[in-house]
Amino acid sequence: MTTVENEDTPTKLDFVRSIVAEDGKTGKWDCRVHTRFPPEPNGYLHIGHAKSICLNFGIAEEFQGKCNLRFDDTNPAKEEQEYVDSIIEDVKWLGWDWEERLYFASSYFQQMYDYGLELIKKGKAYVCDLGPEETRNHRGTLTEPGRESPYRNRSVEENLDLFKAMKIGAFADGAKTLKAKIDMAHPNLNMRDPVMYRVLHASHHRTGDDWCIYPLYDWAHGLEDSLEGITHSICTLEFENHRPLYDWFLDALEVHHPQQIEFARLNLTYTLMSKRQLLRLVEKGLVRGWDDPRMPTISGLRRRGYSPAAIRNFCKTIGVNKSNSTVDMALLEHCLRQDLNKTSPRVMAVLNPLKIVITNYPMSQVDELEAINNPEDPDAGSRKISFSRVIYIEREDFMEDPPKRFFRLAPGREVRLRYAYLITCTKVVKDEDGQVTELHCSYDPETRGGNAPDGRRIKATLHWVSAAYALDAEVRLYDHLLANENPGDLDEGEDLSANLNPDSLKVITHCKMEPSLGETEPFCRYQFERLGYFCTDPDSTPSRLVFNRTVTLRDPWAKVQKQEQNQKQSQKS
RNA sequence: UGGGGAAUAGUGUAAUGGCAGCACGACUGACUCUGAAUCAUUUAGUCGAGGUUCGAAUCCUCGUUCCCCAGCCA
Repeated sequence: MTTVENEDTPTKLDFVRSIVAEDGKTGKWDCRVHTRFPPEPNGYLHIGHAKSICLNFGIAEEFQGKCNLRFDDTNPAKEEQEYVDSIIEDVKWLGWDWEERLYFASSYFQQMYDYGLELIKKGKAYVCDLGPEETRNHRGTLTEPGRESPYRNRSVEENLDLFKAMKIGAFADGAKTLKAKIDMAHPNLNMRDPVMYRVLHASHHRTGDDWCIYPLYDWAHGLEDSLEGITHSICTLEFENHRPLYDWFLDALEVHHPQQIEFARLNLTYTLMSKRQLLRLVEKGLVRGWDDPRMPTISGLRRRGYSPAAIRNFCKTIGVNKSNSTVDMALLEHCLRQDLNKTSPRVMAVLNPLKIVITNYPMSQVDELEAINNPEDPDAGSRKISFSRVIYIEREDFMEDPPKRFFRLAPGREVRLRYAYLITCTKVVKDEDGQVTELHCSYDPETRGGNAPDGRRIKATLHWVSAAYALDAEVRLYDHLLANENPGDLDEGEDLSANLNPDSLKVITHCKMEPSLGETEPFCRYQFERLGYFCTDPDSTPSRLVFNRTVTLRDPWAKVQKQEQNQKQSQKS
């Protein structure tokens, strides 16, 4: 088994790391490892990019190599500075460092142009006058060979003159292209005289109007890698068909030639992972923006309350290979809870309040009780919480007529209030419609702190907030954005909005928070005890608190209820 | 119907001719001042058919299924 010593545990190597390790042994690249993460700034990064980021930066780190952050900004029609800024922020937030190596493909435009001249001089490229449609017609089909362009055999001088004229803007958009002279009968369509440059009079977000020709991916990408001295150029599976062309260009120019390696992109259940689709969600206003907490974008996950550690651990856990697969969202959530459980301070918050009057508790008395901040982390310490005569508990924690598996509060039943007292429900108060409006309970003064001196067993512990000290807050509950577990199954033309989960966002107001939350700041993460992990939204202000539910706690009771509901439904039908 | 890839429990991923393992999920139980966490238990897999071999997920042959490619997008 191939392994690398990583801290104290040996880790199995995926197929990419195996190649890198093998190259290290044979000295193929003088024991250098240099990767790059090359996003196009035409959208926000998502969890699928995180897989690529962790692969590229992770390999560099593990093999004492380097990883560049490089923007592949060769198409001014789609790219914007806003995207550049967000990408930089997101990669940084994930915890990776490219040191001084922040690069842009657009900085290489002159060198690429010079290489273009060189290829023409070698007789391996030509200027073609065929328009887009004619080019397509000449390409042939999957089963039939293409036809050579009538401009294919122009002289080197003529090609040089025309290419230079293209550069200075002598032609209209689409009028001419520079093509590689390869093989119009090649079974791989990418090798049938691919276009290297198009005429495009567009303003670029970095180079402005300096250029009116722009290089295409196949031509540009290998050059970018070569110029930066990349050793392993890692990309996704759909570029496998392009590798012969990647190799052809670099061989033709006889320059540094990295190895392209392809891996399968990430798919997640209930998740759309194409930038095009995500852009549609944003543009149609079906979400609040790229950072909507329901979006699989890095900025969306951050706002939702994900931690970088959770995402990185997820990327490590899913592995890397060449087969298409769809990872269960439950695995992402598992990695999330695993990290949040260790790191999140506990607080008490009541989302759907039910008022309780402790009838035998003195009117003006206040108890200062001690609550542990994080049982998983002794260093997190403790805090004081105030108990008084009127408190709120979760409405779902009381049932007037409880089923047998429900062991929370019910008439005549005794439960524990977390860190406080044992209380017994003595009276249910209702309005005219029969709705429960409040409960009367008695407390046992001997149980201060939550312990019964006689050692009697209490099955349920409830979270609560003291009414006199409670803070009001808005809480946003999220569910899958998509109704369909495999949204990839959608047809291209299918209406996106028809596949959205109508219950993906529920906003609750007038939730009751313990007072320590008054000092919260955006992006602070908490566990609301017994409910889940929550994160302060950037919309939150001291006078108007707003929290996002990141993910619920695992909840067997909710599962039982769901099963019973389903059983009732299937009995009906 | 051309070319390039990929198939291992429900899901993801190891095993590179030598005991099919791990994680998630699901199930059952223990514990519990969070119905969380933790611990224990169970469930369940090599795409198919041949062949080589003492021995095949792995090698060979023939199939099957799925993904990618006909942008002057990346």
